[in-house]
Amino acid sequence: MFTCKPYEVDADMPIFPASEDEPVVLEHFLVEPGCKEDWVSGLLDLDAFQIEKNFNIEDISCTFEYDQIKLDTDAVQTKLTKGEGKSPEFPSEASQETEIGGCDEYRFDSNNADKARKLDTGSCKESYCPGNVGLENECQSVHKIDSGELMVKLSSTCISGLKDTNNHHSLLDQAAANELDEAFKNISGHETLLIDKNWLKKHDLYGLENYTEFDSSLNLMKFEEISTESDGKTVFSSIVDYCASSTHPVTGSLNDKSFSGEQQMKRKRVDGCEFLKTSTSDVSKIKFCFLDEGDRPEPLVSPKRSRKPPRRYIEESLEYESKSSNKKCGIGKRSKDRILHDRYPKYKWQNAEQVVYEDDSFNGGCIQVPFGLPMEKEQPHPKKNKPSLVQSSEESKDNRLLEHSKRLEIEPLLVESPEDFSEDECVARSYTAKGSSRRKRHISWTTEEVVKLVDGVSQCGVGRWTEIKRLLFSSSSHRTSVDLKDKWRNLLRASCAQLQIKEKVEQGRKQASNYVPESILWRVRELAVIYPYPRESRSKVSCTVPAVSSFPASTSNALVPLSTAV
DNA sequence: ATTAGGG
DNA sequence: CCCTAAT
Repeated sequence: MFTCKPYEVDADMPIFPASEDEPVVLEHFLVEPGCKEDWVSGLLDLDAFQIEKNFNIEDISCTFEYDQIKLDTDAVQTKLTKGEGKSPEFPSEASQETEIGGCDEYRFDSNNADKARKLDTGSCKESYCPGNVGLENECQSVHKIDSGELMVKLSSTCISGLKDTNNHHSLLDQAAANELDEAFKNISGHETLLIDKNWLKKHDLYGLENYTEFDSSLNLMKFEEISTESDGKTVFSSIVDYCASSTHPVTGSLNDKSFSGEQQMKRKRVDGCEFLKTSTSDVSKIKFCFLDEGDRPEPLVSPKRSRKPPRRYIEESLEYESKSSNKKCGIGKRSKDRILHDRYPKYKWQNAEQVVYEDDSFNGGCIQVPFGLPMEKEQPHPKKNKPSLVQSSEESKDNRLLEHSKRLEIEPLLVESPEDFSEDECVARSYTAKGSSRRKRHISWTTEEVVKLVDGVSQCGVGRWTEIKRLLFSSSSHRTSVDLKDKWRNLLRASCAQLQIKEKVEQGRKQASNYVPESILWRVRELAVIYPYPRESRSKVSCTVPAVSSFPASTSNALVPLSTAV
């Protein structure tokens, strides 16, 4: 009935008396640790990892990543086969899997970011790769199964979920779940069970043919088949069947080893079967197709285009890498650009109106790029040499989401460079690893700052933000020239809006901190006439012109009177 | 590096 | 504010 997974169990510790239906495990191979790298690099060098378009993904938008892709050792060519895997035959020579360094199979999984990154540079479609597909080095044993036999590998972690009787789509009925529960109790310490075919049938779990594995997610079952192609090459097949109700997307934290770590992985929902074959002949493709009755492998991937990974995400991942590899300094913009191109070569990062895939064979499929990266806890920088703002900005993370107490740990570092913090705005930027967001902490513009900005514009003109910055905001390090530009734009809008609402009751005069006095807005409008802001000036400021003339001219600075300007 | 502009 | 493109 139930059997421990062979390589995890002492050979002489059968949990249940062996029965005739017990699966026959012909052989397995243990893994040598070193083999993975060779295999990976070889694969990558060959630029061979291609996932072609016929995935059977019903809802790729949010729910699944491919749980596992099992490849044979060379993983050289995966061939799209259809249906034949249903009744695989295992000739005696089938046992001649060649393995590199003893590895028979690898699991592409979400766990290994480094490998995923390597894969990114290849022809693997980026939407599948960033942080979502990796190579897991836990090579599993190879189970050879007589065609008539059935193995089920069931992870103990899923039993509790499996017996969720509230869900009528539950994979297992109560009795089955209880039996499994019992079985796991009996083999405490072992992770998996082998379950024979009769048991499955008894519990209406047909459809699980050959080598079947219940994965961490209780709703996801994995079928494993090993067959041999006509040319004698050994082929590993993987079929993943999504057995759960569509109303129960598999989400939430996955607690098996494959998905450990901070990354919250989602899984691709596979409707029907996904079939992956690999052969040892030559590396070229990985294809998926239906195994079930569906005749044609339709385009399985939803046409949604993958989103370009936000640059910030990539940069942060880069920083994460560099920190992990004990590289201290931040990455310069240039190198970042280069890496961006290296990593996502199919994106035209510049000089393109919109993102274009260079490879149009790719039809879609998308992932949600996780916005936050698992960051290591960042120790406060040792204050060996007085930290400059640049360094801190470069290496620290935003702190906006951080509790105030923690923020205080970082900010003092920023106050120390005297020239930059002559004013009160010493809290310009503070980052934290935890937030992993680089967003600047919002600092409201004070009226004084606005006045300074308006003065600057009146002196230097619109668009000369660096000059204004240098002249008037040199002491406030947190106001960059871009900030000035943004603020000016906002002032323009405010002035326009103000004009339109002006007649209306000055209700609730929003005493918000960022309230800009009306006089200033008038000046803004005047300046907008003098220095029309590109594009916006026409649509928004032009309407203000009549009103400006009626407003008393500001006397606080050398403002060109509107009459002369017009 | 700056600036404009969209989000 | 952020991000990107354009210059």
